[in-house]
Amino acid sequence: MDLKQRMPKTPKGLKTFQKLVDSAKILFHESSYHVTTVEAIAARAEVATGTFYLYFDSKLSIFRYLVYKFYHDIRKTIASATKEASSRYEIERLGLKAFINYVIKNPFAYTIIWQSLVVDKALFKNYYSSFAERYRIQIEEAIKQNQIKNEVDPLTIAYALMGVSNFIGLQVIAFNERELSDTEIDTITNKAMLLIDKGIINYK
Amino acid sequence: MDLKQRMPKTPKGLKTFQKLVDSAKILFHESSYHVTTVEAIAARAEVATGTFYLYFDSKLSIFRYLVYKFYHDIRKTIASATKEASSRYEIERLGLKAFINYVIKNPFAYTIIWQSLVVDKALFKNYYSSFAERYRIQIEEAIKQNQIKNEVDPLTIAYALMGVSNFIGLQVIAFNERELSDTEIDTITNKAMLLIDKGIINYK
DNA sequence: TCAAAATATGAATACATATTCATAACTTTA
DNA sequence: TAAAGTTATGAATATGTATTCATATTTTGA
Repeated sequence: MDLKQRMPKTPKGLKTFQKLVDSAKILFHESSYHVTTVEAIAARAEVATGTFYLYFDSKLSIFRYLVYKFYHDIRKTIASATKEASSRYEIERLGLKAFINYVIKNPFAYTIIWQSLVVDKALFKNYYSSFAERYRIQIEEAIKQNQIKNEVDPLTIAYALMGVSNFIGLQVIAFNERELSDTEIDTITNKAMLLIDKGIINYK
Repeated sequence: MDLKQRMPKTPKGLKTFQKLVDSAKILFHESSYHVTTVEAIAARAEVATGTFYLYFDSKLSIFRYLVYKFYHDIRKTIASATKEASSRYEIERLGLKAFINYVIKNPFAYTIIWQSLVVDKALFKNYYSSFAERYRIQIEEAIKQNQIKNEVDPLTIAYALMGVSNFIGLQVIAFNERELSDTEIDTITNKAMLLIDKGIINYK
């Protein structure tokens, strides 16, 4: 991903840059990329319209920057949450929980990432195929270490597990009225883990 | 969902209506809702701009109509594909396969349904929560009949399974260069079914 | 302290678009 | 075949927006 923002060179510039990023995040989430105007992004950041172009080439640039940032933030969050896990089950559980917590704290993430499907298709593809590729490698390793069944097709299961996280996250942020407690998030995580762990079909 | 299109009253009108729907489907998919103009929808359907407003109240109306139609088409497709299944495993397998086939035939579906997240948030929520609710009821029934494990939380697993279908579908349509044969679709379906059937964690 | 660098301004430009409406052309049917 | 119903037209309206640029202010560092 080649980005087209100019990093500020002084603390003052950094503050403005950050205000623009936060403003765009909220506006792209509340309405949409195309409905949000550069004027509105600047106004919410309390700067003049022209100031926007001091830091970003175009409206698309700041959008791409946000997607790029979400990608790295989410990856870092999951990596750090699963660092000390002792089993594959724990890796999946802590990873899922970290993802849910991330999207609760950043409800912007979904609307912005999914918008990339129409704002910039290549960006969308790159986002999910990069995630899937890294997940695939992890799964392959786990198979070698007998922690995941060796019948598993790593790439297919990578997409399937991403689907589980994404739709559980969706349920939590979009379809729940109230804020969830940490205990409730644990409960939902465990309920989803039943599928990943042993499947749902009953053969008894 | 209350729709705001006027159904045509003659075969000629029906043909025009259909041409407008097909045109909008392609254009909303290729670019996006906001970038697509009513003029363009009409032009691609080979009618004058004003003709559009004979059948649809607004640009939003035709968008809502498309989402509504996808919802019913997908439900019908899955229902008919799973009608003769003999076990829960088979219901899930045939349902997943039917979904994959549907999105291969209708690559517009994803871009249009996911766009509703920013074009009309209520529509998006309604779309997925309606799906999840129906799935939940099915899962509850299957638990009563000992076909699905009784530890399963129906709603959470409904979302998780929707996530699996959606992301496997995504992989197939967005991240595959070539057309897949029916055998290949079967293979991918079976690979994903391993997760749903028995989970992926190895305890041997 | 002061020149160079960095940051900030907002009006001007050039361009684009959802919807309406008065009018016309067809189908249908009695 | 005429009147009623239905479908079709496209110019006009009123509105809105990404980006540039000449100019001004603030900050930095030697």
